[in-house]
Amino acid sequence: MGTKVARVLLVDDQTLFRTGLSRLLDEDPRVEVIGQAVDGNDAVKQAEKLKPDVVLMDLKMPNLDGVEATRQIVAANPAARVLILTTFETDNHVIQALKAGASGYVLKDSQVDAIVSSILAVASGERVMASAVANRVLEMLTGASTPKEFYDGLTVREVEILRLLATGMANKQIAYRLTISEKTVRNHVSNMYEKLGIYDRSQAVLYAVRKGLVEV
Amino acid sequence: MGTKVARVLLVDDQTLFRTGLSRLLDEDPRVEVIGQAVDGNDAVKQAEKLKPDVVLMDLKMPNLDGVEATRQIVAANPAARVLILTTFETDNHVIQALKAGASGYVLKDSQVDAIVSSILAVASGERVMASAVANRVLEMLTGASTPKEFYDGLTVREVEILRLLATGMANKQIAYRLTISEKTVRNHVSNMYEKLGIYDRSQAVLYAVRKGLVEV
DNA sequence: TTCCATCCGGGACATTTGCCCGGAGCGGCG
DNA sequence: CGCCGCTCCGGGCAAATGTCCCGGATGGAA
Repeated sequence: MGTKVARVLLVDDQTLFRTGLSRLLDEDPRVEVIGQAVDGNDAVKQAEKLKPDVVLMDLKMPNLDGVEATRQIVAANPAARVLILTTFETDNHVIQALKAGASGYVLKDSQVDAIVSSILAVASGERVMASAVANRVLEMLTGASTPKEFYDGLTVREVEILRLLATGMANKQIAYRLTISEKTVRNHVSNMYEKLGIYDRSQAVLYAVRKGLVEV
Repeated sequence: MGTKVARVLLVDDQTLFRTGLSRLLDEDPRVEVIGQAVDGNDAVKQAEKLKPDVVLMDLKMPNLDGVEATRQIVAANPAARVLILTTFETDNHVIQALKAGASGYVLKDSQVDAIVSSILAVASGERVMASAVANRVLEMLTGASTPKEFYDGLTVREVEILRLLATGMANKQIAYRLTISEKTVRNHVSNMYEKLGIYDRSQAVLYAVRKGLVEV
């Protein structure tokens, strides 16, 4: 990096936030915003073209969300550094983004100085993250990389079914979609209820919405 | 207002967003940010002290939210102009804020120019709001206080039942709560499905969530 | 007053959902 | 190797849900 500044690609779907942050970052001599993207697809394309030192990325975006965009950017260029911008540090997506290859995360509710130093740290190959998530990541690593406990112990298949259920599909439709028996679907659904401590699909829909499993 | 600039109090709990927007606004000669507040309580206090021309206020904030802050600010000084900053224009809180005395709203996902002109419009006593909410407000006013047509022709009773249904309650529970027969509840539910063009309660839950009938 | 929408319920019925079993195949892991 | 968890499937059953009828009560609008 030397005396050069960190070249940053800024990704956020909110124009106002994006523009404002861009201005703030540009005021710092150590950072240069070389591009902006409005969603995940845009981010992947621009990262390909601009080769930024750091991609500063929001998680919640239309079309392609931050997690998947991170995955694609890192896949295309393993040397790419992605820094997640998030509102809540307890957000589950943060961990998914880190697993997808992000180098760290910063809270939206923080000083510009903190953002800048995080960008510089990430650009130089470090990882940055605050306490709450760091602890969970630590747990996960020590906990033998259990991918579960993300959704209260739900299986991959169960989450998949829950996602369909929560878009308003009937068991029969879900069965058809997954090319399995309706009976199997019902058993899976029953098992999820047990794990989630709920009784019917209305509550399942609410759970899914709250967890951000489905778009509302 | 004349040649003077609009004096703005900026209220948002996210430091980054607030600071960035403040910078952007200050770059426009017609606007001057004279203060910032981090939550509703802070906003009420500062509005009292600074007497801004316009309070630019986020809705979702800790301690005291934007709706209640708006109410208190307007109560303390009926000449105060409050402009709501919101992410989704279908947000139910927007209408509540307007009822609480806000002069309009602008979407966070918009150009700075739009924000500035909205601020100026509000400062000069106008009201600004985008299509979706404006239509609903218009309906409310022209509809001679008809509370219907808000939810695709649902009856008051039907909305009441939908609200309960969408919190995960069974028909029997709803019946008990409203002290009516479960059979009646089922009939009401069937009628709503017909009006909404849906088939089961999962979709009813989603509808309610989307309409902001229930908190998620 | 008549008309109409709304709310309330019942009968009767088909379908869906949810639950509790049992069992099979499979892949990982000690 | 055996054990375990995940996925798959089925039977059988009870309950909930949804639909299509019907009629009565009420209160407001024409």
